[in-house]
Amino acid sequence: MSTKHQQKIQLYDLFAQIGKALSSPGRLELLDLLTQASRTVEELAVETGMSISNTSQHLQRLKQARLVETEREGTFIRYRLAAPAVSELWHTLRQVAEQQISDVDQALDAYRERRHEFERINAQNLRLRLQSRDVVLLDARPTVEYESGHLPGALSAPIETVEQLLTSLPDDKTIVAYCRGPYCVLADEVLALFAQAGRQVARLEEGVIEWQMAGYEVSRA
Amino acid sequence: MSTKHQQKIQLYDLFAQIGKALSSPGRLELLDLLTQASRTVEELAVETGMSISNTSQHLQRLKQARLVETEREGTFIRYRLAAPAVSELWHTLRQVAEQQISDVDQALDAYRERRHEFERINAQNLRLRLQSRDVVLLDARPTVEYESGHLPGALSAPIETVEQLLTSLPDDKTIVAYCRGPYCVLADEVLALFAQAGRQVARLEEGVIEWQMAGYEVSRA
DNA sequence: ATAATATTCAATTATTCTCTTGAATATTGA
DNA sequence: TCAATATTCAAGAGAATAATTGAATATTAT
Repeated sequence: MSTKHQQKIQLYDLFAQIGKALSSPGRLELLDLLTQASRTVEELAVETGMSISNTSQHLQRLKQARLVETEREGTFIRYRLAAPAVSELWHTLRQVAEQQISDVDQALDAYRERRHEFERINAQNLRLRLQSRDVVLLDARPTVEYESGHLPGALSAPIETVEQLLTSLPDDKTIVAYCRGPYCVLADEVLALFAQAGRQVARLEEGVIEWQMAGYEVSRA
Repeated sequence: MSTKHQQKIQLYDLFAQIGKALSSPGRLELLDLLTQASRTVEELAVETGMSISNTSQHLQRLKQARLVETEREGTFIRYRLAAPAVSELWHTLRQVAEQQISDVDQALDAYRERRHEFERINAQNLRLRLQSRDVVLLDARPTVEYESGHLPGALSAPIETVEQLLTSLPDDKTIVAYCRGPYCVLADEVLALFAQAGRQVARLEEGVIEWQMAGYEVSRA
């Protein structure tokens, strides 16, 4: 009978492996980046500000939990999410945090200081206005992420390219920007520049993953 | 600029709080029990085999992460899930584990030795056969869990009551049993007794939570 | 008030985790 | 083959965690 209990613990232990993988802020940041696009260890280290060695160790932890997988690419090793279910899990975890922990809302206000500054537009509304060519949709994420999948009709517009876009985009249309989702500042930063130039702007809070999970299509480069 | 990075880490740290709460097998077992029904500290300690003190500490950890909440009931304190989203999170985590970690399947075979012994019936099929009064549906969980919510038409049938049910239930109908879900042995144990008595049996792998998440209704005592 | 009891708190130990540093490994390109 | 480079491994210090034990707290019933 004790063995039955042991087996039960073994089962819960396996589930806890996934939990452990999700229990460090560093690893979650890595997971979040990988949700947007696959990357090498060095790229991830640079983007997160962690040391290479530390990044590698966290990635191996994620790999051990089968949340990510690797592929060799010359002298580089590229990490990617092991399955779409993983980004769903990450999304569900964030939803629970947002719903249950009120500090999340405050932390988000601190991090995204322009969070309440811009008009919001929802996915459904955006689709309508895209069809009537009423808006210009911008993807504020780094180019690699845009290339790995973006909303249909979106232009790649990382912050470095905005100066140029200010002159090339029609000034009679509303500029709508999105990035990695509600916990990402990139779109806010892009919109701030357009707003400063007197353009009509709006933010889509959803990212590509949320868009996809809602059943809409995604374009690839 | 460093402060911006700090704020980002703070945000991820909050998400990691949830991950940490999900990172211990003991806590997951508690969470799983609470998914079925609210309970007092002592009840949870008895069911998990953990010491009262240890149980209390784990519960407080879950409470801190806002996954559970408490209510005083005389000298007892009753713990319950803080929101339905929590059981969805737990369900999603298990799904990822099952999908990604092959050891889960093996551990499950070891824990549920009769897993492949009984015919399976899915939720859709069950609904049809219930309507035509073709089957008897049994809830193999402890009474408290049955009372806290069960499938419409199910009879409460924890293992202690099976001997009596063997004589009182019609022997021309298939006995279908379910319990907490695919990671629970209770239904197997009940079905084994009915099968031994020569009855036609089948198992529904889904538990009340899965049934509910599929959009079906749930009865309360 | 006081005794009884459910739960939590505090202190302790053994274990696990995180991050750093520096060396080891494996692939590419000369 | 050899140097260059991306990544991993190994070891160690400091922090966090889990389980145990016994005391403290808070509510109920006498």
